[in-house]
Amino acid sequence: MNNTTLKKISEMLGLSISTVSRALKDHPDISDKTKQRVTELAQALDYEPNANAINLRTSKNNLFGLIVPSISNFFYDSFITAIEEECRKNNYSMMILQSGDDAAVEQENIKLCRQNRVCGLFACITSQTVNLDAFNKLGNIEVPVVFFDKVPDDSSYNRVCVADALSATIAANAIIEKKKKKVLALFGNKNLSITKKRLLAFDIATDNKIKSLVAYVNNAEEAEQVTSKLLKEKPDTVFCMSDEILTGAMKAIQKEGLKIPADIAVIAISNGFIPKLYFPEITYVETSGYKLGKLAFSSMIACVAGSNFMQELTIESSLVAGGSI
Amino acid sequence: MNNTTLKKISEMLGLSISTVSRALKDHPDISDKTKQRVTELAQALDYEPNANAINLRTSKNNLFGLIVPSISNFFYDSFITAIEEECRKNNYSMMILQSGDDAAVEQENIKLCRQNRVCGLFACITSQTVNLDAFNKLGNIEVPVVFFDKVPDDSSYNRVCVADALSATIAANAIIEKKKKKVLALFGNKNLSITKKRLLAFDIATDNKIKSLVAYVNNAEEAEQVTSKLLKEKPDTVFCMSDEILTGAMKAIQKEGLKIPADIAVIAISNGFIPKLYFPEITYVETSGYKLGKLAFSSMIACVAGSNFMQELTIESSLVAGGSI
DNA sequence: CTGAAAGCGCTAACAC
DNA sequence: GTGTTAGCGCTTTCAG
Repeated sequence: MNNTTLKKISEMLGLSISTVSRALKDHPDISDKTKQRVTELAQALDYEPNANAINLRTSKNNLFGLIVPSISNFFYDSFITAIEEECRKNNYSMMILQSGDDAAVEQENIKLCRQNRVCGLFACITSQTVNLDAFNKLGNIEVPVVFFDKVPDDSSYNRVCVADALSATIAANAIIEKKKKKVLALFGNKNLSITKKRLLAFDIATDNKIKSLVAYVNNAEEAEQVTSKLLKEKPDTVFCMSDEILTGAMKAIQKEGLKIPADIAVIAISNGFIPKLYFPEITYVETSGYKLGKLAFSSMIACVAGSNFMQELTIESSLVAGGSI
Repeated sequence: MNNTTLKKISEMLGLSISTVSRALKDHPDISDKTKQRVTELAQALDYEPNANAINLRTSKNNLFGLIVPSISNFFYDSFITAIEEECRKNNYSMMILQSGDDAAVEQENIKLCRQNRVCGLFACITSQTVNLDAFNKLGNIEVPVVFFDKVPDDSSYNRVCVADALSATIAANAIIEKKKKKVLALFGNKNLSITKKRLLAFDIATDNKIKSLVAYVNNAEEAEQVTSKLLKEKPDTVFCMSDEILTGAMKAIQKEGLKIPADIAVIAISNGFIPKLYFPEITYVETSGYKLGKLAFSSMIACVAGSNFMQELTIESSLVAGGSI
């Protein structure tokens, strides 16, 4: 680890450190001859500025933290991709951390972000997160936090979400339009605000029009088990609140040997990848992680620029027709 | 951004900075009373050490860089997860960067790693990467580079890979064992070394024992089309070299309404996620990104500890039985 | 045009 | 036990 430093260059050239620093920045004060000498040697010695020193000195590091339950997820994948594109464009770096949906790890991650003095944090909270103190503390030192997807209920936070209620309503209406009578509706963890919102909207839209069997599941396996069991009640449609749930439900349906859409219709809220894996493709209400990422970034930039205005932003969803309903 | 510093704490307590620093580290020299006063105030002021300052001062930052074409990939996903677990366990941080399979972005990423003074780099090169200078420069300043999955041909680098030939052989043998007679074998782009290795091994293992229809496809869509077409030739088995190909083939099979394994058997080389989406689950030869990650990490740790011994490491593959053959 | 000097926050000898 | 001091590598006044 013998990195080239400004000092080294300055000594070799008989210049002061500050002159070298300026030359490398193409500062107007410095003569062209000096600039050339400096840049040439820097090149030769393969100089790269020490980011730690710069960050320390300038006390800004253009680093965002990003905490997500898992990067192995189609939705978060595309969210991260969007953020990353914007970061590169705007000269920011990003520290990606996974919570594993574990509140303790989430705390660790927040600490890491603080220690690295991130200038902003994108956070998708775990399903058990109840204490938001650690996030609040970031706010206290003027580090903006933009929550996405799984967000706190409290409206005193910046939040960007997919249109939870709307997407559930769209799905419900699609089911109603097809004159379905009995839907098995699979939702995620009932503590999550995302679940509550989707459920409420779904209930309102289907009320008095469709009989619905509602079930809460925590993962794909539970979705499969529950679906297997409730298929016995002969629903004519299965609605899945998320991709993960969809994968579980589909397995149960395949196991039962049911034909889609003849024997049973399927509709989901999804990012789009999973529904296209099957034949016929599953009809879904699109909630784009990519679009959400772009939205989150612009919200973050506004915060960094000084906006103290807390808001909840939402991306629109729309129905993507497959052949499953 | 008004972070608490040692200086601030020391001033409030009428102590020197170094005493505060020691107290916070539970240094034996410091009296219990002082320690208590310091830790209490630090707690109250929500002190978090500035990682930049520490890194600068100690010139070690326990940071690894990780460059991957895309994190939206089952294989790399699990690779990253493995590295992340080990990092957390061993008190390292990680900077995840995506090259988008673009050599220019790869160069940018390497530069970023250098500026942040990573103490090691995990790299999966792009398919166009031909100039390895930037990687070599890291080696020059004693920053170890561990290549994974897509690695340079040159044996003077540290490399960890999946066992391409072996996994194809295992799949072929599984097909032979089931007394299959005619296999539709789907491979990826024929220019990729991974394709060549798998094809060669598959050919050798099936030679004279099974009739095989070999097809090369570049993506899931092509896999679907080709499968649809070649299903007419009545193969009794479909072999897929990768997850992406498997998704295409499965769509064609579902479209045709074929029962697995009664009408047709399916076997793939995979990381495991996609095969478990179907019922029955697809039998696959596992090439685990997770295991590869663990291997890469241990290789990295050896390098960091001072090993100069370059080597190519390979993870074993094994058959994971589903119900598809 | 160039240099000297201070300081970002922290650690680690070296004193007393 | 505690304080003083000297940097880590860099930016940025302020002088000349």
